[in-house]
Amino acid sequence: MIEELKNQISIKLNNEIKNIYGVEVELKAETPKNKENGDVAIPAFPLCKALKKSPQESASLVSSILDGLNMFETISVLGGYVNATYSREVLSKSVLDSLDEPKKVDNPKTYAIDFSSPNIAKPFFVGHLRTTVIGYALSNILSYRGHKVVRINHLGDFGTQFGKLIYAFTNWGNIEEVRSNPIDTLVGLYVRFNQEAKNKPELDDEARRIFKELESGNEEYRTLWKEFKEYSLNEFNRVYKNLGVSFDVYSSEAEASRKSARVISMLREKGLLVKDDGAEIVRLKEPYPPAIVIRSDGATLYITRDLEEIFDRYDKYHFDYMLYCVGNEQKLYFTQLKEVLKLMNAPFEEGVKHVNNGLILKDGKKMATRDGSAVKLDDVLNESISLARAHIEEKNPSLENKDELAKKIGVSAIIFNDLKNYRENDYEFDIDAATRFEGQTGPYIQYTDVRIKSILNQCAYNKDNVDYKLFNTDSMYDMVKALDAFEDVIDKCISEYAPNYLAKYLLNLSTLFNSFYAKEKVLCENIIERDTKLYLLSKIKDVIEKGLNLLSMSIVDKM
RNA sequence: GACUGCGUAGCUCAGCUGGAUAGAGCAACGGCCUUCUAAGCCGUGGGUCGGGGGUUCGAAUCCCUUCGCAGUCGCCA
Repeated sequence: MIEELKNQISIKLNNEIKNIYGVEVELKAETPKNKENGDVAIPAFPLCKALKKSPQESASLVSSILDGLNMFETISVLGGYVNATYSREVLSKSVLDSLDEPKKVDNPKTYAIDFSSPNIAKPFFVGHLRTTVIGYALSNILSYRGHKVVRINHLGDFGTQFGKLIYAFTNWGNIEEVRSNPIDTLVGLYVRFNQEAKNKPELDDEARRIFKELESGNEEYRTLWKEFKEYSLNEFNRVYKNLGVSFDVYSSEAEASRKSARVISMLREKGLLVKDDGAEIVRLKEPYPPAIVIRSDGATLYITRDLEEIFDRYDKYHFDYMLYCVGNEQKLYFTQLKEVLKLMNAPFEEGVKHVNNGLILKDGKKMATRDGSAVKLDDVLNESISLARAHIEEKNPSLENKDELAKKIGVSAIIFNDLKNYRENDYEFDIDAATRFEGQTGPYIQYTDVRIKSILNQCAYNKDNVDYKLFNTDSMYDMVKALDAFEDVIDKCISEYAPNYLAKYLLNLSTLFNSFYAKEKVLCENIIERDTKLYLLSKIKDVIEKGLNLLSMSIVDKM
């Protein structure tokens, strides 16, 4: 609401100045850095040059125009700035009333979101955490705003890696071992292949040959592949259940490969494919390297399958936006993909976005175990859960369902620790810092929610008793303004495809409440005051829980 | 080498579409529980915003340059 008012003020102000002085300026109403300076600040400097007046004089002119708008309780000039405040009583009432109205967009769009998309026959690594939680949070946020969302998990179930795996299995593996401990056994085979291939590069050729046969429909290989895929899916679904993440669609590279003749003939018809060194490539404009679409042995590549897949998705969902939540490493790849789509005149090209994310680091390097292999997400989650369990034991040992609680707190802590960081940047992983119950953590927010609920559960309130004059105090008014900012934060998350703004917002709102809580008694003698505070608290609780839900974090009642 | 991104307090990160004294958490230090969950709150100390130049009334923010780190760069995904 305040955000909207600021826009209105800017427009009115600039129009008035144009009418009165005949000059075009772009004054912008801002939120002052220091809240002592009021609710709205307008730097008047742009006027100085246009009117050849001093900053103070310019600010005075602005303040007199502002005065005519009848929107503010106080207006003052400080240096080249005009500061203004609203009536706290009036604003608080309209903010709190408006919280109940759902804010859906008038023209909903369809967003297809490709996220998580792990490679099968491998464990679910921490590296996949970011795409998974960012993609899922974004899908929730978009859907909250009224957009149509298609959550897609595009399984990496094809490619030369399966040639390697099948080679390793047929030469060194046995099916009983795989069946008794699928993922570890398959990973072991894959690792062994890569080790042996270091000295025998001809193994890589062999793997490519096997993949080519698999793609061409070799029955024996296909049976193996199907079984391996089944094991992986079981594993992944367990992880998704723990994270509270779900999808609308599972798509598959293998499926895309099967249908890829279509997109290849589209490329051919448009004359985009060029023979080069035996392969067929699409040349791209400078400075991008060409995209290899067909290997010299005729097999498809990642981009071939992705191209087929995106046309298929467009046919199925008619998306306005196709978001790929994939790491920074593939930045060049996605610009290549978009360039090819441009050359193909794909009608949906503009809506294709690479929602890139950074790495999870340990001591400045990509997170790995001591022997250099990737860390399993399961191990991280389990450690987080046991740390949470230990905290509970220390702080509140008499609680019931401690194990279940520890799971909710531990997993949410890892999710929050990821989402609070800006999407595109790498971040340093520290499990102790993430699971701490103090500071900028998931548990801090959950704890705040629990504290609020423990008050609300003690006493019902009557909304008719609410006295909006009581929102005059700084702490009460600050919370109202924070509540007002929620929908703006959601919009920012959408415009930047970045859920960290919501995560930071929840921290801020929690701190405001905790600060208030330490100073003032809620369940006081005066019923008007008590019910007013309880009403505000119930709104804060609603917003915190709304936020936790959007981020796929758990809500707990006691902790 | 080329392209992209990053470099802000001891540590982890915000701020970057230019605006008032550069913010938060952790760590350090000092306070606050006969009162609604102290897992909290309040306060103190701590910064050449990597270096240099430029644009501007005004630069952490924009431009140039330089150093450091990371990622990527035709038959992997």
